[in-house]
Amino acid sequence: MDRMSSNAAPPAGGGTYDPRAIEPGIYALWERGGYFHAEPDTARQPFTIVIPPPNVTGALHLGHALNNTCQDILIRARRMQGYDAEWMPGTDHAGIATQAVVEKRLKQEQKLTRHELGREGLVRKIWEWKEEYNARIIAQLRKMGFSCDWERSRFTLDEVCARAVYELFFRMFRDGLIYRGLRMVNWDAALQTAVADDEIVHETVKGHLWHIRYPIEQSDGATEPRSDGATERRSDEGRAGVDYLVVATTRPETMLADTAVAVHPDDERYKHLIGKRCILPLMNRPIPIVADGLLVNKEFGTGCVKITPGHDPNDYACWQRHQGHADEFAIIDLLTPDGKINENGRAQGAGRGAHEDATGVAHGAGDKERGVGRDYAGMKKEDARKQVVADLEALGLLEKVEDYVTDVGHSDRSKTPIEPLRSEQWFVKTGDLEPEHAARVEGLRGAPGLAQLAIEAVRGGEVQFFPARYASTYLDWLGEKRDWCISRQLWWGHRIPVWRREWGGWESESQAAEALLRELERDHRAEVVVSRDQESSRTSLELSEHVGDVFDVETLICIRTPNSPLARRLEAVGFVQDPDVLDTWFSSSLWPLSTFGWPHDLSRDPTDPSRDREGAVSGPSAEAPHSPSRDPTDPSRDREGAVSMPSAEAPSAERPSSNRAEIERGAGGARNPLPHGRGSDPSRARAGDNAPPALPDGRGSGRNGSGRNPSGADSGDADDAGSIRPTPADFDYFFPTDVLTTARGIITLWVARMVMCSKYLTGQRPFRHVYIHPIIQDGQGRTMSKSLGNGVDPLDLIELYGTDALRFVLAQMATETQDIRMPVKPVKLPDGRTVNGSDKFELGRNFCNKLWQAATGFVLPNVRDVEIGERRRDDGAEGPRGQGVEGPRSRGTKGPRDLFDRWILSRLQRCIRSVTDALDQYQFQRAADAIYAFFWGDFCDWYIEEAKVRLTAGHAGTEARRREGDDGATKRRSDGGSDEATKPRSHEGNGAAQANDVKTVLLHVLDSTLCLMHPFMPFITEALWQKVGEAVPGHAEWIERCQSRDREGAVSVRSAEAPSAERLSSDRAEIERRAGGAKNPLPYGRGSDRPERGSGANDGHGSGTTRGSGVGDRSADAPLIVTAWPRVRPELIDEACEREVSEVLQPVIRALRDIRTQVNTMRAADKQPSIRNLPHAAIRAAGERAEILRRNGAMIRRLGTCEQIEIGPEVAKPRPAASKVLSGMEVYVPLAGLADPEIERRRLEKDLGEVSAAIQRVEAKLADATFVDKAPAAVVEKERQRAAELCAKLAAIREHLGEIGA
RNA sequence: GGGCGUUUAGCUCAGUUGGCUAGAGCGCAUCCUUCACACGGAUGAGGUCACAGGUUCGAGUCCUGUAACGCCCA
Repeated sequence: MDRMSSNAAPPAGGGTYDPRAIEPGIYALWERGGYFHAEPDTARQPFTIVIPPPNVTGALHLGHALNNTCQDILIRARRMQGYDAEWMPGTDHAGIATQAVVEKRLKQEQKLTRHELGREGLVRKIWEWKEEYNARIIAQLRKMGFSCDWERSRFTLDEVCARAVYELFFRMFRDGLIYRGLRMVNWDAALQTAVADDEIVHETVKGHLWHIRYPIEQSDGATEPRSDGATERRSDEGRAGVDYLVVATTRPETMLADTAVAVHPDDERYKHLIGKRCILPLMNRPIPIVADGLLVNKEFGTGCVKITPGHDPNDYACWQRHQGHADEFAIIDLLTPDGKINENGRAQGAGRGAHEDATGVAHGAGDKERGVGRDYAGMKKEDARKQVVADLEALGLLEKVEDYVTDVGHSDRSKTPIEPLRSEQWFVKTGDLEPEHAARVEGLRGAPGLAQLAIEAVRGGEVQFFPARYASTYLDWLGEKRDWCISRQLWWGHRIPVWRREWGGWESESQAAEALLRELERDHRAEVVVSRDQESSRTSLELSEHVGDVFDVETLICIRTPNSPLARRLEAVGFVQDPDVLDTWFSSSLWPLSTFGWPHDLSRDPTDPSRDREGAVSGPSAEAPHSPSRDPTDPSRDREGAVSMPSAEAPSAERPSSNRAEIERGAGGARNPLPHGRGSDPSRARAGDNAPPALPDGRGSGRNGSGRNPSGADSGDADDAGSIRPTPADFDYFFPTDVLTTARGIITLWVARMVMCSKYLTGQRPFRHVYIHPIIQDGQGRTMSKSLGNGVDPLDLIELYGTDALRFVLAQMATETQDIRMPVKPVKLPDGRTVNGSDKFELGRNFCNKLWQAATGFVLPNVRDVEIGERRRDDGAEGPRGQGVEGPRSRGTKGPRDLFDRWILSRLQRCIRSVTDALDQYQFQRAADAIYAFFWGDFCDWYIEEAKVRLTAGHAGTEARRREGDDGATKRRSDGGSDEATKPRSHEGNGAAQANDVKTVLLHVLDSTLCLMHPFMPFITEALWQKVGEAVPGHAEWIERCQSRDREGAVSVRSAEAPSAERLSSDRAEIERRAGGAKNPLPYGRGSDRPERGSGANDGHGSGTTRGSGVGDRSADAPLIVTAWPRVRPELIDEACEREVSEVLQPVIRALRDIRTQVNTMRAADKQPSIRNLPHAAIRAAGERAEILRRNGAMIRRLGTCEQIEIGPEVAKPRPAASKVLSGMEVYVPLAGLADPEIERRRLEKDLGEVSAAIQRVEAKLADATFVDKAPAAVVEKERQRAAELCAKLAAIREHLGEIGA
């Protein structure tokens, strides 16, 4: 395999960087160290992120890669900054999506429908699917290097999450926030379930607009078509608006359920008809003509609208508006759940043969053929449409048919058209409640309703959006306060924990049921809520006041822990559990809570009357009471073994998956991808497998019960197998979380609901910040999708470019805009497959290679012999891996180091600040760009090149320091060999010391940048960190010593008070404050303020284990992942030094390079070979500039590729010469013997033009009195200086131009 | 229909409270296998910042309007 061949580390300095050679080993290293895992540590502040759980529907796409890259960057940076960083991973059961794919597969492979297979069979199949895909997804996440705390991984359907879901439902039900009612829903007839708005995709469909005549009922009660002989009298004889109305529809079959026709109240054409009736053709039903200014647009079509309140949301709203006003205005349901016409599609009289129907119309066979009185019941919708149209046409009522393009909602899952229909659903009331009601719901904490509660959390700044504008998306949507439909007619999900029973007759069972109800009321008020629910928006709170008074209606019982034995007792007396499951968002709204184990302790619910009864409900029962299959041989129980057993022996850290095929199989740890099987810490393991059976009284075996619900979907917990169970301490410590990262598409669906539920249940926000990342589109701005084939698989990208390259580029694309485009192009993989790639990622690959080459090819070979030696802290001197940068034999005091040392350290401080600040503000691109520019632009292109000069000089002698005299001119060969080059400098050994300075700085800057880069590019940086450790032995002790001394300098301790709203920013200030002192910079290595794990009494998990020891392992270098984040040392920022480089040295060097290129271009034109070095240059400069240039003559010669330079205010100008006039400096290179000087004229003339234009602009500005008057003095002064500089430049150019001509 | 966003070099994008002589990567052109790196180095060309008004001494940046595109909601 290719992996084997690339396994050997590439030789230092040779070959390109090969990510596949290092990535697996690095991930294994992290996992062995347990660095991803966090435990509550009261000495430190937590930093918590919960992953937006990916669906178990399929594979991860690029959006996941981006989203999770952002999260990993944040969590790794915070971890390095000393926070107790917890990234909670997990997956979502994604009710309808998952059920749909499994059903589809079932149909394809076994030709079975779910009904044929049955509920349990299907659920079992979905669990199988889930196991496979869950493992696959987690393997993908690991492949991308994400540092999730896999030990805490959760699944929205697992036992821990289920507990939270039932608790939420119970409290909402109890508080009157949940009701049941008939509502218009989006019906997916193929899947036979309601689907949410977001599960609908609108597709443009070419259809027709049918114009249909509805005869107006005449005052005598007769109507045109149905009166005797009317069928002979063609309708076109009538007059629109008098004899009939014309309505237009795209769905003619819905007319069967029309119950009104609406016109605009101000429409003169129809005003007189309002209140009259027309006769619905085919059904022969009189329906009212109503006025509706909202629904009807006078200008559109005929101005008449047919109203089908049962099957159109707008019509339904119209119907609602007319409730109580138009008694005849009814509502009719026409469709069966599977999309057929129901019995309401039977015309009055249909099926009675050739007899008179109720309207007195005779029906012969001929009439039937023409559709009068036809029975449409049982027809599929499509067939009914054809038939209706045919029948109307036969009656002459079809005025015309137009082609019409319209948007039709399709179910995203089944791809079939959505049918709006009414059905009984469960809703959460989010709007404002009656004040008395709201006052009784303590969870609302004074807010009038759930939506308002969530609105206030954002308005008040408790929850903050980044970018801030997304707050309005959130607020606007919540402001509508629409009720939330939470029921789904599915089998995969949390089943609604309500049992219901209708009362009737006097069966003996009823008496038993009644007795049971009275008992519940008396003894189990904490566990059940009894309600007589009606089709209304009235809720349990209003209805459950006097339980048991009357049993003449349906009774609903909500059970707090639905798998308790109570359920079985209810079933025994005729109660039946609601067949529906809860909306997936209902469970994911709890994700930040449920993953940390809320509710650990039901007695915490301050509104809970049962506080003293917690024993009864504190743990999920081991029972599986309500399902018909209590058989211990139930195959679903086998899952437990199948799933959990492999986990014990499969810490995948040992077998990191690098192989794509393995991942596709969902490998990376056999069936269970979690790194730490339960075997790793028995005290944390779920004592599931061999738990004692449930006690007869159903109390189960406590929290470790093997509570597998045989019906699976309701509260399955297969995922618990590898996961530790969260404790109350975990919740208290890690919740609320710090930031939620997600896409804007689910701000309303998910973010809003999380805030709502979290506030309601705990009074706390679920997170402080919400970061909304952009959406990646293809090159044409289209969203990536499978059907378009423009999607990009992150795993392909990893193979093409490497994980770090992928991550870096993704971070670099994460701007504050909404969308980012990524042109996609086909690329061939090594294995021959052609996949979608993108040029964009080459930047990341190149950057990784640059980093690798610079580190292994230059820095490491050169620093191997760096002398760490003895250092005295009070001297400010520190080891190369410390933040200190003084050389070991610094010149006694803090005297100036070499210019370029100071320069790069100053630039480094700015880089640290930029990256740190950018990450604090979730500006990933800014952070990535800062790193890129610093490392490549400053460090590699300038510092390393300059360092070569001094390192070479250091060995040869000491050309580096004070290398030039102040005689104003240097005439020395750049390469060794001349007598001057070997002549010792001021004193013996200084050269070696200076070389050591360079090495120290090289090492320090590399170290620091590795730290800064690590969150973005974790693999390569960790690998290089290890290599640095090997190359520079002896620093481990050094680190340890620093740690023991710097105890007081470490990151802040978690305060005893409640964490403030801005705990991070204040913490940041604290870090800066301490760093500002800089006497005691934070050492490398994990903060020493960190107590050993398990030593505290706080965690309650038993004593420490070896894993996760992190800092404790000081025998070797700590891995980069737990190395302290660099701190800005403001005293190292040296603006003067930066100016010397950027305004003097770099321009001169660039000028020399430019001239050399020009010379070579001229020579190439003359077919002469190009020259490597310019032989000579004269640089005119005076004063400080000349000083700077003189001090750096060697590097100017080397970087400017010039063999000799002369510096001074009056240096002779060679003739003819190529020239470059800079600010305050002029560079001349003699052209004699090099190239034809004629081309120089053109260059100069062009320069002249540019400078002249610039002067004109500046002088115009300065001539403007208002500018001089009103602009800030500094701005004006700057312009003046510029004008002077430009004028000097112009003069120099003119002078030279004159000389050239001579 | 309402809301949000985008429009800057051939392409993809930066440009933080107005001071810009508008930047980066890729691509392009020329030169260079030179000693960490050709997944490299050096140099260069390339932009009336969508359009029209306005505010201001000064607008890529702020305001208004227009156009095109995208997303969300109805």
